Amino acid sequence: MLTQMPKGTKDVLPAETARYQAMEALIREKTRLAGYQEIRTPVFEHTVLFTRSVGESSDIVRKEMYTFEDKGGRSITLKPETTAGVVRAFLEAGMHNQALPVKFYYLYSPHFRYEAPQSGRLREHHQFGVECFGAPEASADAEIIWLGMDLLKSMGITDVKLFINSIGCPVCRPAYRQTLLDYLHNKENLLCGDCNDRIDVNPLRVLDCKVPGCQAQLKDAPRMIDHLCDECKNHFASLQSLLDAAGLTYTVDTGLVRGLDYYTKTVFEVVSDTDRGPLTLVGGGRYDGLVEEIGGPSIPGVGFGMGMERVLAHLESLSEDQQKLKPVQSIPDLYIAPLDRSLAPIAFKLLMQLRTLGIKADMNHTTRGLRAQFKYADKLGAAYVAILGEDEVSKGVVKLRDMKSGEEWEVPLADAPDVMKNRIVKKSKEACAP
RNA sequence: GUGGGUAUGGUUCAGUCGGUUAGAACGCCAGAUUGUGGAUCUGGAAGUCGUGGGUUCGAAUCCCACUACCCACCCCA
Repeated sequence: MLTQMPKGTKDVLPAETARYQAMEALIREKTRLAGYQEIRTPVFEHTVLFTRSVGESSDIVRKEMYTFEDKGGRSITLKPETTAGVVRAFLEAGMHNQALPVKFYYLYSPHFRYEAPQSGRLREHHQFGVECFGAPEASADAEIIWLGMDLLKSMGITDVKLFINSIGCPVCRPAYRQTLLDYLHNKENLLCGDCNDRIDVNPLRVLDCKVPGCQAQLKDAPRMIDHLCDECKNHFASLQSLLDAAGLTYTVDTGLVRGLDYYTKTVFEVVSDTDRGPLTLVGGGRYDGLVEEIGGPSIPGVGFGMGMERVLAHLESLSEDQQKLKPVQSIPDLYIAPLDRSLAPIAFKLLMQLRTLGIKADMNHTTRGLRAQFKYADKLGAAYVAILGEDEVSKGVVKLRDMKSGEEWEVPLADAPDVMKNRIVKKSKEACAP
């Protein structure tokens, strides 16, 4: 091998793509019901889009972006998240002048972050996500949270916890930030080095520190939740009553702060408890200032991202009967086995006729003998094998074998496509019957 | 970025104290069955032992460096 796949990347092999396709089909159906439309944005954007939106103080911008200069001297960054690109596209297409709210989803959007890979963490990962623009009310927040939870539930993932918090808005956060700063500066010498580095850059993140000593010191730290302005307070209360109405159980985690700087008011995470510890499957929140930050009018937004690799990995850890997402198997209905290569044109013509009729068929493409062709057809799981030898051709027939029952019969070559189609359609109906 | 672990046919792994031609299982190919799959049996192909250097008469084995992957911290999806 010349090289291997780059660190932190994953090949998705056929067994796995079938699972992705099943998940994607479910996502498309659920988002359709909720009125979200698909949007696709470029894999790379101008770097400034991310430094402005995700934020200079975030870990993503500070140390994780794949940034390079292109041949035209532009600073380009492979997208570390998709929301900023969607906002940019939304504005660039002038969609903010259309009737709002407008709702988007993106599927299998690649994200690049230069991190140290480990279980559940890659340098290239893919997210499904939704964004809703122009909906200030908490019902929009509740809608996407329900959508995320419903999707997981529909796949069979129920052993997850929903955490919510409100991190305020430009009205109330500055005052709170000052209160927190005063508190933290008093504790400076009792906190770890990381915390001290973070105090002035992003004090909210200090509250998230996992060092036990810091946690003890931060027990009595002022919490945003107690310093919300009336609007934010009402919004958060409204969100909770909506989640209650939808029958969702959740935990208010006053320490929950997200890694992107653009969030306002609602933030939330859906976390799975793996045997290796907690892992966030879905994360999101409200970003009422982001559209304006990117140069548009003041339009509120709310959205989330779901880590597709993580969700599938979690699904895989569940028992077979817990998993509701069933990948579609790729099994041919019929395999054509010509005995001799000279019969290939007849076999090929039949194959093309069958496919035109919508039958999933395949034929021998090797110099193998009949016996080996049967072995191969069996490995593919073919329901029928069509045998084409000198005997059959001289009689103008093809011999069909039902691989399950072993039954064999001869069908005139001219009628073969229709006969096979009828038989396969009938059989699949029987399989569906109760 | 820091710390720990690992690296041997396609896959999962064995390989003793450094010693002759590096093994097994599964998978793959073929034959037994000259035109018929699953089971069984027989045979075959497939390895620069992660890469580069060093020690040695001799290295998969010992030493050094590098790379990759896994795990943890940090952070996140």
